[in-house]
Amino acid sequence: MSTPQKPRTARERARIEFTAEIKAVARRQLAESGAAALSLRAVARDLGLASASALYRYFPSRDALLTALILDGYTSLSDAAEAAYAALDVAEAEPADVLERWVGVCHAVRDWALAHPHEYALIYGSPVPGYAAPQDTVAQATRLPYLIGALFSDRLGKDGNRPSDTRPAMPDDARQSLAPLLAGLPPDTPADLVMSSLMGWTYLLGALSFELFGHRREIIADPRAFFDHEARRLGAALGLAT
Amino acid sequence: MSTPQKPRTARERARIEFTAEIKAVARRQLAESGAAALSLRAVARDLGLASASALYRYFPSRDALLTALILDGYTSLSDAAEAAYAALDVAEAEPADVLERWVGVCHAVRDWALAHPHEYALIYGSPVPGYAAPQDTVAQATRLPYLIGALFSDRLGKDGNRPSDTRPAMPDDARQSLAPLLAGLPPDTPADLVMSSLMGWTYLLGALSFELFGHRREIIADPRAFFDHEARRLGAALGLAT
DNA sequence: AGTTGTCAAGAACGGTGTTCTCGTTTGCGT
DNA sequence: ACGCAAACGAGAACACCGTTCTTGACAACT
Repeated sequence: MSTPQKPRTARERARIEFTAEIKAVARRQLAESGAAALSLRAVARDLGLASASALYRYFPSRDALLTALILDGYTSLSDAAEAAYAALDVAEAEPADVLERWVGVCHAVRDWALAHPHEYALIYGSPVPGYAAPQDTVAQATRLPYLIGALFSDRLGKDGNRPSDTRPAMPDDARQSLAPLLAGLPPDTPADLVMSSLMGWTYLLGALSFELFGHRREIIADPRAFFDHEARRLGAALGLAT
Repeated sequence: MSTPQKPRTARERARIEFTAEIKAVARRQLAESGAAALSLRAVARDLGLASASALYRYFPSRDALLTALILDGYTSLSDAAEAAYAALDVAEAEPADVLERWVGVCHAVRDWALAHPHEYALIYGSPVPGYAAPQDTVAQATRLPYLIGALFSDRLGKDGNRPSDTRPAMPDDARQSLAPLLAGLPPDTPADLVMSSLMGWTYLLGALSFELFGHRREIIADPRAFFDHEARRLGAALGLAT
């Protein structure tokens, strides 16, 4: 779908190769100085080009280059999360393992974010322009929340729709607010499960934004230990408890 | 402390007045076009100045102006949250009201964020430079988490340190990671309470960042209804339940 | 082999933050 | 009341930036 056919001509081949090279250099500059400092002229300089205008043959604008980096970032992050999910296969084990699996996925996402802080900021930080999210990015951006949804339904599958313990009942307007999402899911998906997944997703990235953007400095001494505990406690509070 | 003495000379008075005027114009431009588009030259133009260099008499750099806006943003947000907290005084009512108070504060923070989206992005979005958080901002930035901590200890005061229901025990490393924070609190403050407060704070701003930065578009139809329910359910999960 | 399209280069335009210099204005101390 | 020093706004200048357009060279397909 992304490649209509194999690159037959040498020109096409060189083109997609050079496009990847541009992105690689841009990603390196992004990692060093952040998105605000990424300049097409500097990218062209690092590539050995004498002129920045040459880059416009490959990306129609600077924002388009950033969008490509965002897309790659989503892909890279989702790959890491899915790899952790797969590595922690729970098979037929007891439900406590689902909580461990959740914590493991959380740590995988956190590790990726710590390894690529500027890329994380590009994805989950403030949108730079008037926010232009092309349809291409949606598919990659939704992989993580869908993975979390699958994880939560793992737990649910073990002992059925466990009754809501102390959680308040879901009012109609809240249930209807999920309509666009429920329309794309199996018709018997309980709204409570979707709610739990979305809340886990929300908390996970809220915690990472806080840590990466410095809102926990001077407050928390050992960020990893704190994160491990908050992930575990949140998972338990959302119904993944033993 | 911030004002050493009353502005005796007319020059001083004009100076602080003009400084406020600069911030007002900058805040207006920020609200219209976002932080990236805020330019000193445009601010000078709107102020009737013929030269942007005149602004350097009042702010040493563009980042310093942005920092001043960040500080004001923290103050404005904290004021709104504290006003909502005070308006929902629970007096000696039953614990269910504490949950309502929590939901009310959450809505106040959300309303502020929706009314000042670019200011919110400036505060809780990706830090622009290499992140320079002067000590002045810390005092304002911590007002909201402290308020949430007070709210959670309201609940705790009613029926004492309620036993941890299904929440996992707090391991030593997690408890020690809170040391910098516990050092500034009453010595009998339970670590579980601090943990709950921090998690509520984290979730609240995680949810707002998602909503404001567009990560919930095409997923949630009625953001306010969803937010109300998630706030209520999170409060219950964190121990504010009836 | 000739034509067509792709390519890098370079100049140019309007914009930015920042620095420096230059008269002017203002307030304070004498 | 006067003079000096500090603060002020204006303006030019520097080094960048994204983007557009034109020009000339090279490669590929017919």
